[in-house]
Amino acid sequence: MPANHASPACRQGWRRNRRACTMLHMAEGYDFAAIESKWQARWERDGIYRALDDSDKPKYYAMEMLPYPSGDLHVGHAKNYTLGDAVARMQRMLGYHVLHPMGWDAFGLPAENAAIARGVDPAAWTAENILNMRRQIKLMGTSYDWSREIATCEPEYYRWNQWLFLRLYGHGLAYKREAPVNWCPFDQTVLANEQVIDGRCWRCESLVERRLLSQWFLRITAYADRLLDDLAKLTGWPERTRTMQRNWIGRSEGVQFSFAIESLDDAIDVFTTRIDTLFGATFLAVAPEHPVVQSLLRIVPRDRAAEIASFTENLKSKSELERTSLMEKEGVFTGAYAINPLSHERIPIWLTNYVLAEYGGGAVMGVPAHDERDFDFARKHGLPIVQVVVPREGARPEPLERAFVEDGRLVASDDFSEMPSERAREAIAQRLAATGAGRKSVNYKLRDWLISRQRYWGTPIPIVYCTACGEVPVPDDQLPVLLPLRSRLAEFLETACPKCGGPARRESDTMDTFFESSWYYLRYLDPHNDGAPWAPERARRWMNVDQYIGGAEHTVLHLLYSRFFYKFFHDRGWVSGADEPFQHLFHQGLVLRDSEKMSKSRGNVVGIDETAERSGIDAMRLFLLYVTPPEETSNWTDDGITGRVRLLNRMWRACEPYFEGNRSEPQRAESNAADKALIRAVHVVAKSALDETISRRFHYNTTIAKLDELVNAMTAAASARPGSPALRYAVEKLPILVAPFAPHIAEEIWERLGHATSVHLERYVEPDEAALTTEEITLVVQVNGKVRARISAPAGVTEKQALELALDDSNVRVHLGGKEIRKHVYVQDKLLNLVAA
RNA sequence: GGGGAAGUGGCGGAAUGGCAGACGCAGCCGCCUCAAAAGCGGCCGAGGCAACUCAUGUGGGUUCGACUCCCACCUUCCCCA
Repeated sequence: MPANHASPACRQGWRRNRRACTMLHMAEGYDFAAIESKWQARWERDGIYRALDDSDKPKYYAMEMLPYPSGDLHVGHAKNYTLGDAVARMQRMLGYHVLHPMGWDAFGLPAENAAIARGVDPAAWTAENILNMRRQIKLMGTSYDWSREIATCEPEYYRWNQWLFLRLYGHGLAYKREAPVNWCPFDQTVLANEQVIDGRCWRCESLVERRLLSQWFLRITAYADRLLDDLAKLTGWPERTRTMQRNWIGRSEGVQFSFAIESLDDAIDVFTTRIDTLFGATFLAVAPEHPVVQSLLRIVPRDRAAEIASFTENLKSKSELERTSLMEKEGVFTGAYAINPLSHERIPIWLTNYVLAEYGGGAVMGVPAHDERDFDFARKHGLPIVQVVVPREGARPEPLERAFVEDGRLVASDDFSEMPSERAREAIAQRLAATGAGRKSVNYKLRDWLISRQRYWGTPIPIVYCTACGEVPVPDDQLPVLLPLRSRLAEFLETACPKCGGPARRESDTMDTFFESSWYYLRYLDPHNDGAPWAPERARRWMNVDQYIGGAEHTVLHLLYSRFFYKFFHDRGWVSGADEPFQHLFHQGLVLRDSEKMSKSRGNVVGIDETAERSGIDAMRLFLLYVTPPEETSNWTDDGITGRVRLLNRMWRACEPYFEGNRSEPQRAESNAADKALIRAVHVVAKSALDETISRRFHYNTTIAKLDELVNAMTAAASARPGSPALRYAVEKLPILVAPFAPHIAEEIWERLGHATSVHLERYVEPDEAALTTEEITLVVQVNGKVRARISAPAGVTEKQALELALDDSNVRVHLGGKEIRKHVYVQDKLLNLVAA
């Protein structure tokens, strides 16, 4: 009997939630609410997902990006965690000892802003959110090892942030300098370059301003080449992610050389990838922030000086985006001239808005004929355009409509004329090197990572400023530098110098939260270690992360920073093996509703709690895996999940007659074609699940479609051939097959079939090739590429037999119409194409 | 402007050179029921009485055979400038 009104579980459910109970009776299946909470409690009690550090089995480290504790989970999070959980459970059932941890990216601006808005402490607000979200993640039936949980805002964690910062500092990889930086006026803090998207703050989308501030940087550029080169090793990463990182690092090879300044004992360094166009330089474009401007001001006429000052002042707060893309190319002539090191021509020095102080040394040679931006600028300001490269086969230089930016053949370039661009680049570089004016050089778009944040809710940077000793790192034995209550900030900042004991001031900036997320995957390995961030032998045991799953929005932020950190750790010998943290990376797609991103302001958020109540967690998990391939954007629909609820109910009903105490069914031993097909359906599911896991394609949507077919076949068998051994077999295997995807119902069925241990500790069903093969195949017969017959034939039918069968078919004969068969193509056990004319 | 991904029934999708539309949602019909729900069974791209024909964004190409590979274009999304 299916569950009915009288069942105690349901009476309880009715009291608890009228709506859930209504759904339950509509389904007339099983009491998902009771089963789901029962097993979640049982798994926690038994600790079956605990990862042991000394298991003999091969390890598998499965990890999803840790969430920011914003307060509530929605089904978008659920898609990420369901996929990761399915993978972790699959690997566990394939014989690996799985580490599957979870934690909280708990520092950061939203907590601080929310706390200010509510008048509470960020720590309290965050703790409350974590409490709720941990409950929700557990509610999703996930198989995390909670004994390894971390929260980055706890002193036990951020202490090691500080420790790692000091190691970076000790190796010259953390330093403070004054620089023009991205300032978000809304969040009142600076941002790293990677956190500025289209000139806007990545969090609040305010237009970013530029300010000159003294800030802490991490020297990620020291690792630029390795970060670039090792992308080639990351064959388990999506190609687009690797390409994006490659572009972000932006390595370019060229020449660094200098222009002497006329009547001044100074020079201006420039970098160019197109040294072959040197003879076409008609001006020198300098960023107004360039230090040389101060020298120039000494020799330029007074009226120019005023113009220069106002131009510079005007640009001061303009963002990079405005300067390079939005604004017209503006400039002001300084009145000074530079000397081309090879042609010895005088060219005017201009200050421009489109040259950035932070890139390529803050000055570029202006070659209007061969650079689009220089071309625009020269046109606007009436500067000469001199063509020095012509298309290889083309004839003479002509007035240009636009810049000719391709390689070609040099003209008007002294003794370099007639050389092709590639050769000219070599030759000119050599000449410059010989004269001491320049050398070959490599330039990167990647800049050092700015980690200072002028915000409260973050890891204090462990540096003290002493009036006598200057910048002093806090010694290890004084860590952690505890984040004070906000009301105690003033006293916190006043301290004694660790070196001389004199009066000193603490650094007031906190760290970018990407600092802590760059190494958290190592803390999971050893979360309670209070002598080191992690023990190297733990890293040896568990690293690298075998499968990392998370959103694509972190392609150049978190994922690049983590690679940098990991290489640093590797160089210290703190981790062993490959010097990349994440061997395989998968980006899951978004979950939309009504084709829009879910957000509180739109009021279209589908929450975990309401979904669990309405349809059950197993149904939600199945739906999220089934609705789209995981990398695609999926659309949440309330209708769609009903199909999964039905599937679960059908599963339950198909197994119910076999539950202990229900076994009165006559066992009718009989093997027919339908039974064979049923056994085959079991192995089709197993093969699909296995293939999708091993290939890391994770298209479990197709696996679940095959599960539908299996359950349909079981339902049919239950009415047509109750008690058949094939059905009995399918019932035994079904809970194992669905365990990674719908873990609760799998466990409940498993238990009711009489098993005392968890289904999640079983081995997955091994696909049986013999069961998968069919004795009879359908041979598709085509005439000139069009299907004219489908003929049943024994598997393994020979080409000759197939041809005979086809020619025997009346419809095939009609379409041949007596024409001569010129050739035929046979695909074993599948298809025969007859080509006739 | 450059680069990348995608485009298949009313909808989500399946098929990676070999039967287009698996599986599901929605819809329609039937059984069960006093009735409804649930469940079970069936139908479900278009045209045609049918044999068949057309059909995977558009137009070409390669191939015995193309949703799949190549070229051009259109549209959408993403990244970079």
